[in-house]
Amino acid sequence: MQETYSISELGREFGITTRAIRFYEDKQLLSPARNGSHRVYSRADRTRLKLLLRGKRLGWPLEEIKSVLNMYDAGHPGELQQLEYTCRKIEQRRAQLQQQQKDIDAALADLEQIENRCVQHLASLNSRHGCRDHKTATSLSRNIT
Amino acid sequence: MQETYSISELGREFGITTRAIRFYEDKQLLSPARNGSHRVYSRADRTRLKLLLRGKRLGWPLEEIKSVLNMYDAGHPGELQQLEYTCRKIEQRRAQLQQQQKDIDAALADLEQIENRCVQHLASLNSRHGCRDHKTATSLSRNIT
DNA sequence: ATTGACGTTTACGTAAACGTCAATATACAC
DNA sequence: GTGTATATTGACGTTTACGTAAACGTCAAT
Repeated sequence: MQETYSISELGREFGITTRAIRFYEDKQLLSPARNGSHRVYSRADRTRLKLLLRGKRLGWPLEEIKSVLNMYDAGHPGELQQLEYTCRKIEQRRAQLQQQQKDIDAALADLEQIENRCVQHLASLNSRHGCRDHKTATSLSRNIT
Repeated sequence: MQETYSISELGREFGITTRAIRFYEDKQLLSPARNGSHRVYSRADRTRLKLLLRGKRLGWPLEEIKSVLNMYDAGHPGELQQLEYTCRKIEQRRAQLQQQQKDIDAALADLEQIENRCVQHLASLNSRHGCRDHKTATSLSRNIT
């Protein structure tokens, strides 16, 4: 495993453009070292990017992601007030994540129903292949509220 | 439970503006009935909105949500091709949801670690309250890759 | 008859998150 | 040296998802 990475290496690895990576830096989500003017990314930088993209997959705005990333660095804030603030933020985020879990569970359950309907339809279309008649299972699905 | 709803009722219930609801209609995610020029939302409309907002909490763009909502109506497409298309879409969405599940699990695990660090810090600051000295637990956390 | 709550359409504005050039510099390969 | 690949900054454009304001209709209550 490498010690450092170039911007395009990271772009390739994570399937994003270099423009995006620079954009994240502009928004203070990353701050790679420099070799002259060239950006040099450490493993910690890579990790930050990885976490960032996870946040994105969860649909969080960059500002939110930024505050979460800063939690990861909050090992030494010195300020008691800051620590308590971080704790509160953590609780908020946990609540949000749990809501998302529920949403996903519900969505997966719904998907299963829809898929069943589809498969049934396909089956019924296949069994009498060519016969054009279908007023079959049109009205399942009414259990989604 | 009501049979129909006004736009502001739905806005209030779900904590969104009427502007947003009209916007969704503009984007063809909703199509309420009309009483003259006034919009009248059925229970099915309410359900669509509810599903829509769930999609939003999961971070999906409206276009994606639209295609998912249309899956819910795909009970009678008649076209075999359309059904198979829908099945493929369902598989894609399932994969995406499962990825999100993983992301959430990981995020929750990370949060727990961070919280532990915070709590430890707070504890150590409390035990010797007033004593200004802290080079304690600054370097946990290095297990997140 | 007027006020107020609620609704409508139309139009313009805006913040977020990049994409898309363009112009320029650096490095390595041949 | 001359490409070719990779890098930089800067400026402008684009899409998404609404917000905001204007200007007006409708209905019930005072």
